[in-house]
Amino acid sequence: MSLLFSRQCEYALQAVLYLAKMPPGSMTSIKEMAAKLDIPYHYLAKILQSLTYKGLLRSLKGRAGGFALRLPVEQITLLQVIDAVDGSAIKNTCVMGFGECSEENPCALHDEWVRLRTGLFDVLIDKNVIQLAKEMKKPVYEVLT
Amino acid sequence: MSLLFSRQCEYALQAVLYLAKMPPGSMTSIKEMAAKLDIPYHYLAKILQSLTYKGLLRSLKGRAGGFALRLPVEQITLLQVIDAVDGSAIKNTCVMGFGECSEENPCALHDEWVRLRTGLFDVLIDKNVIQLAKEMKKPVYEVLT
DNA sequence: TTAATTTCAGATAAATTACTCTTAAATAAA
DNA sequence: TTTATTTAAGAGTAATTTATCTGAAATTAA
Repeated sequence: MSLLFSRQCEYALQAVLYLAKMPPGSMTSIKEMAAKLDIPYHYLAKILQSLTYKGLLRSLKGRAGGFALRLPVEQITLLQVIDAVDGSAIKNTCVMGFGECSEENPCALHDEWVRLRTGLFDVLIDKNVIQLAKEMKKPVYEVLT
Repeated sequence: MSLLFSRQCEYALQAVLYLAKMPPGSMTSIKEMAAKLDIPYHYLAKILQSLTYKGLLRSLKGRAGGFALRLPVEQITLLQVIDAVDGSAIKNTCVMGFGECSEENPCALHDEWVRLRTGLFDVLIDKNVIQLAKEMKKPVYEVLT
């Protein structure tokens, strides 16, 4: 089961952080990312296409083609990615599944969930992708020379 | 999209809290819960059957039959319900979807996610269902006279 | 110009999750 | 004992999500 984010969104987050670590101006291919991140090739292709369509990435066909972040890394947050893929559900969906859930009409976990979610969002918004990518110690993200 | 918990788990949580507010000893029918909580009847039936099989509820067939919590409300936590329905995925799954994710090999959101998850678990474990049910102001949970 | 590489686009397939239907079995009331 | 009500169980259907396949279009290098 995917958790908090859809599978598609998880892949998108991984890919965007991967691109964030690449030298600015360079293009990275689906092939490379699919291999490094262990994501099904064609599925990743769809996701990257969609992110391109939504303005987060730019793409180039042909020999030296691939994908890159549309904007400088300082201007991209993971929340933008989540928004683009999963929409705003995470921002206002009741964690217990009730249709309506608010301060006036809270579920048993409402207050706690709002508190925790807000903390997560602070990170998703305040830290740009390059900061996050740097904190991550995953070998697959090591920059190639 | 469901969020954090599967749909099935959300329904289970709603139903268990509903039962927690019922007078001890009384049985509540699927019919009543499905109507009050707006959950598909047969689907809820399956979920309650499963919770019964797993020892969280007891059931009684026939005229005055229905479901009730197997143990006193003081001894039931929502984490037990989550465990029974969604398993332990939430306890150790990486929020970014990486296969391996730990202190030594963390994803970009690892620390933040651990913090959030721990905070949530504190509530899910420390507060028993009757406390949670009482804090919840949802009209559907008002005890009938 | 030709060939190789890469994204683009659309259709399709597989897997998972959510939901429905039907019949049987148990229980209690009439 | 009969009938109404309720859970039990299994099969079946629908919807959604995830993943695959194929061929076209663009770009670059030879």
